[in-house]
Amino acid sequence: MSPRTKKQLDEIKKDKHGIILNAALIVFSENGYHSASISKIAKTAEISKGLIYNYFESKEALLNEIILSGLAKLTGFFNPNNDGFLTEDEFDLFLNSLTKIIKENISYWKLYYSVILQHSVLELLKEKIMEFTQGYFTILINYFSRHNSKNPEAEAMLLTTTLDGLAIAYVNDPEQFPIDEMIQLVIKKFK
Amino acid sequence: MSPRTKKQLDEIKKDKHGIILNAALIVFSENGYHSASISKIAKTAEISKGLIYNYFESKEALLNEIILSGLAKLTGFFNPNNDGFLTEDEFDLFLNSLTKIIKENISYWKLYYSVILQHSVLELLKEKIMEFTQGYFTILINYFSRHNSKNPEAEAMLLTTTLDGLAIAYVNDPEQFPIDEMIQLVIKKFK
Amino acid sequence: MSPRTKKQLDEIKKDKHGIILNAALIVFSENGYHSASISKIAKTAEISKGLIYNYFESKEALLNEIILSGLAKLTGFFNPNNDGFLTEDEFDLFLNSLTKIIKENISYWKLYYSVILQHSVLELLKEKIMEFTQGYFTILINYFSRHNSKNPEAEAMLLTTTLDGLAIAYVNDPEQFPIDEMIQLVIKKFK
Amino acid sequence: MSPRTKKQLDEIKKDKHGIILNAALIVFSENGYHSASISKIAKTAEISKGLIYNYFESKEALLNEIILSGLAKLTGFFNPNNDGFLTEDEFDLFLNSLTKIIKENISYWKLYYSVILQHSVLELLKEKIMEFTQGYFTILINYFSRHNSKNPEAEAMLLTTTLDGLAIAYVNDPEQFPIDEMIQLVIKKFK
DNA sequence: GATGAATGAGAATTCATTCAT
DNA sequence: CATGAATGAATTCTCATTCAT
Repeated sequence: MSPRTKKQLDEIKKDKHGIILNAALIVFSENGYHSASISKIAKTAEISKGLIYNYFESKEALLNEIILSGLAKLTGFFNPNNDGFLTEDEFDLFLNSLTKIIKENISYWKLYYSVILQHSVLELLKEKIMEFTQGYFTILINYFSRHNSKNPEAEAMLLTTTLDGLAIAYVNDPEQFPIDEMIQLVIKKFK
Repeated sequence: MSPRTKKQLDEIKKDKHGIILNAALIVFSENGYHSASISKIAKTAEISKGLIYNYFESKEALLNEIILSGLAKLTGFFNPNNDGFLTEDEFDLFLNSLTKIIKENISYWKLYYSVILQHSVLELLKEKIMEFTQGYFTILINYFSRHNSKNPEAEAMLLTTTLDGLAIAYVNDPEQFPIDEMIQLVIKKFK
Repeated sequence: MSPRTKKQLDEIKKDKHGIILNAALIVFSENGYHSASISKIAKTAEISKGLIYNYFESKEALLNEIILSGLAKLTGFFNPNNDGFLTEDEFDLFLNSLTKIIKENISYWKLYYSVILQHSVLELLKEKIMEFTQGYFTILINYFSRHNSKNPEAEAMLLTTTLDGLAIAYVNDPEQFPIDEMIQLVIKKFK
Repeated sequence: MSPRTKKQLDEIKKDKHGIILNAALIVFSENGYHSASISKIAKTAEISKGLIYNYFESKEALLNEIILSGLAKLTGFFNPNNDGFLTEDEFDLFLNSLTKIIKENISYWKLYYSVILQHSVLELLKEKIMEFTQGYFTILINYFSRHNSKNPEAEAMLLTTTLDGLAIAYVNDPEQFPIDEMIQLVIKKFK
């Protein structure tokens, strides 16, 4: 999810695995998981249907890998020096980075949020997502326990769900929703 | 021997209509719209597949009626005397009622949020939802314009997305998510 | 198929059997046998679906009875005094009567011709139709054997198929097709 | 190991396309369009149901292609040098060729006539058929205007419907109906 | 690795027919 | 006699997945 150099992009392009992943992300996010067909993904990736099954076990495995590899890219970001310590400036930076991350990967987050609202599939996926969420949740609790006497867990949790709410509203209508203004308001309310 | 009276038939119809609607809500919310099959709904309702089509034109019509009749129930609630005026006490009451409404209809709101995150289908449905959303958005703007000098629209928008975020978190894990505590925090932050 | 008096029509109207038959003829001829549903027939007849099954064993039985009762009405017409003797004037009258019969029962003949081109159903029906056809075929052979030395059977057969061809063209586009002019030409060619 | 060449694939496609078309013609003509199921066609073609949809968009598209490709084969025949000029010998040839064409494609013509007697479907198809029919109608009018002073249009129209009548009688009972003898009689009557 | 023809399970929907009332 | 709710088999069509090449 972090910005990629041109060279990295070229490598991904050459790599069939990455090509398929990108095509699938686009098709999934445009059509929704169930309406997205393997055929459409293959056409988007400009390869054959069969080849997808050389790289991925199933349509569901493809979805899982998209979601998880997206999260994996974030992991480093939220816990850079593994100390989980946020200054006030870093808190602002943290929130603003979030916006940037979402803006640069609208397709991904569109898919992400539509997926977490589906029961049936995805028990495994949910666990992994939980795991990841813990990481940045911890950072937030730590921050609030230093700034906000009463109930840091609750504060962190509210911030998390608020950001989810914002992200959902934004990916649903990126042209209209004033995500930056909203984030500034959040910063004011949670500082 | 003699055919059933019109009254008897009307009752049968009303009952079955409700039974199908309930079954569909459960199956839709557990599986998501696309994975929920008419077969599964029929089995849940303990009727035949064909009967569903005596009561609803199509799978999509069934979804529409579920979503819209759910919203219709809310309409009266958010605009009781049609003035859209909220006192501070009413603001608290408003938020707490929201929780109650969500708690009592977890399946419905699970479905509702999974639907608004789907692009493919449902243009008509989205319009109707927008219409409804406007109603309570107006009330909030009105409230904030009396309490919060700076930017009532932004404030109302943030509250709306925050509540959506909370609702989504809650319906995804009703056992764990401390919705009441969260709402209290929201009240504090937005008053 | 012969014109009915007003009283006869009223009797038919009162008679459910006849009502159903009429409704079915209309719906069959407008939609074709397979696309015509029992529901539509019931609606057209302004009765319930179930009642149709009090009078007819099945949809197919209904079709059979329509076709056969239509033919039965013709039987008397073509063999009034059972002698099968046609003068030249009667020959003209015969052909002109045919036109009249078709014009007055477009729906019936539309259905009739669409039915005889379907293999699957209707073995029984075909036999009955054959039987009927024989009747007026005989009359024609008799006529031609008195007027046309060479091959009366062939002449009669050609006239029959020619008339079928005309009838089909007419029922397919009654507004445009100049059936009367055509019949006059036929009279000229076969006299 | 290596994928099939484009040429191989094209051959497979062409073959299967033809196999499906043949099977569909048989099943359609035996059962009528509505009673002919995709399942039956697949079974006749000895392939899976799904494959039919790799080659044809829908059941209706399949019917259209059968009918239209059949007509296309005729186009060249009736308008060889595009002048629409028929000598008397050519007129005889024309009629005799017609018989041959029908005899060699009984299934096709059975289907053709059952289709033009159906209202429901097929508006597009009917238009195309009209277009084609015009072509040979023009040739006939031209012929009769040179041979028959009175009313060439009527003459051409009667010949057309007569031939339709003959064709229908023949395809309904190819074993019994003396099509050749009939055609000779037609030639005599229309020359 | 790569292709895409082929499969078959399953989806939504229709509709003739039954039957309790 | 009459009703229409209810059934379930059959239909068209889709699509993830397989596999010969």
